[in-house]
Amino acid sequence: MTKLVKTITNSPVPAMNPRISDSALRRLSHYMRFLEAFEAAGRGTVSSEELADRGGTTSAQVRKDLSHFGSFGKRGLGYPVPELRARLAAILGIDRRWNVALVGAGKLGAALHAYDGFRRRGFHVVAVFDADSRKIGRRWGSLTVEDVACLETSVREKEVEIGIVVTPADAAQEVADAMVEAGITAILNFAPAKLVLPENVTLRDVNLAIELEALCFALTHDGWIVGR
Amino acid sequence: MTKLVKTITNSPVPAMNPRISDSALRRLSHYMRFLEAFEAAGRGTVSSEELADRGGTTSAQVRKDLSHFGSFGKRGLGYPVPELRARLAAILGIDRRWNVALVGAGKLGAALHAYDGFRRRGFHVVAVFDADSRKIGRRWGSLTVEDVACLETSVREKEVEIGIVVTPADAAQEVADAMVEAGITAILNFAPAKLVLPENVTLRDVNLAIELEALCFALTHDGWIVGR
DNA sequence: TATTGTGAAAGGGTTCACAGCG
DNA sequence: CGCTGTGAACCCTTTCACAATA
Repeated sequence: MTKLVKTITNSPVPAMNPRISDSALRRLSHYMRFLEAFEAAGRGTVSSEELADRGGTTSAQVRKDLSHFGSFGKRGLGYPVPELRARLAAILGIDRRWNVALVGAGKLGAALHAYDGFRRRGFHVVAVFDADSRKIGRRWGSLTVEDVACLETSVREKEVEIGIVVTPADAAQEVADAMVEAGITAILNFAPAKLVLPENVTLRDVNLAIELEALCFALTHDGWIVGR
Repeated sequence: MTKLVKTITNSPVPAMNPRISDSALRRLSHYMRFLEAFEAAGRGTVSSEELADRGGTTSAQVRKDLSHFGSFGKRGLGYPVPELRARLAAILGIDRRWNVALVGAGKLGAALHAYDGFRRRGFHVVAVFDADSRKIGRRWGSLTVEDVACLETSVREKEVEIGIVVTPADAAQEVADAMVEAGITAILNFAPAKLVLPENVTLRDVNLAIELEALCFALTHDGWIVGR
């Protein structure tokens, strides 16, 4: 989950470079946000320096990151804000709607479902599943909590492309397997479990305990500082 | 938030090595979990190979990671499970209780508050704050939602060391400032905002939109595969 | 013999510095 | 002149390979 290696060449983005690091990808998301702010502020142009200042990187880093996908700036001038924002949106793949399914109708699932930031970025939760018969049938806004046993049918019907696992750790693997079976190839996993998935499925983990433990490490080792 | 650089040498852990990468730190958390499983299974000893298999790394990586903090194994035998688990817990700083404050009594805050995995690892949510007068005074289990204006007093009184920001983006910076004012030096931020904090404060961000965008990138660039 | 601990080599991400161009 | 785009240098992380040793 650290690098991306090019294998075929039919993607919508020209992609001169075959690789991009996970950290570069994260930075692109940040630039995206900064560009939205600049655009809202009516700025027509930004320099790599300005983009860098906002995100705690360097201008060289910004230029390198962008250069993986083409050259969008004008020398002596900087980058045209609306154009670059649009190009970045296309590169990240957020210039369209994505259907998302949540599995696990617990508190965390509810929080994600209610989170407005998702919808605003084109992520639509179109299905919620659970294994608990007391939760199945409940209304979640315009959705009804479905039986996880119906996952495959429903996911195919609703054209879900992204799955979010918000179950307890012990259910996570079988839920992920069902997602894969239903044709989902991108999974965001909040369960503290190491999922084993086919090569063609992209997985990202969000592990809250690990983040807290990293904070503890820093607190415990007071003589160590967290470097940039 | 990528490296740790040693500056003083009075930490409880000997720490022969002055640096450890963020990725190594994450792996240590994973080893911790595997060791707990091995211990529960009654295993007296594990090899770096076995630890690596579970976590998708290599045995050399495991040995290197551990070697930053000392040498815990026996050549030809492997690592003693209970001892290594205890040592790792001490290294990560999770061999004690940590008091945590949540700011933002919304759905995500509620989910984190209810999350059992935290308490099980020694993280105790001892205070919840919000700015919304309709939420202030509500009972959350044994806690009462407090006015964020009282944050400093309450945080000092309850000896909170870790703060979790679960507010909307526009409130995040001032909440973080208040936390720092109250003496908190470790912050976990869920708000999609770039926080600016003093050097001595450790910050970690969990940005759900960025994780989803990375999935989109992978889905959009179908010819690219996510490498290890 | 099996497996650790670790220098040395390899790999790859970041920074530097400057040529190229508006 | 100002700022981008980029090859080269640098630096850090991972991998390799083997000496050390229970």
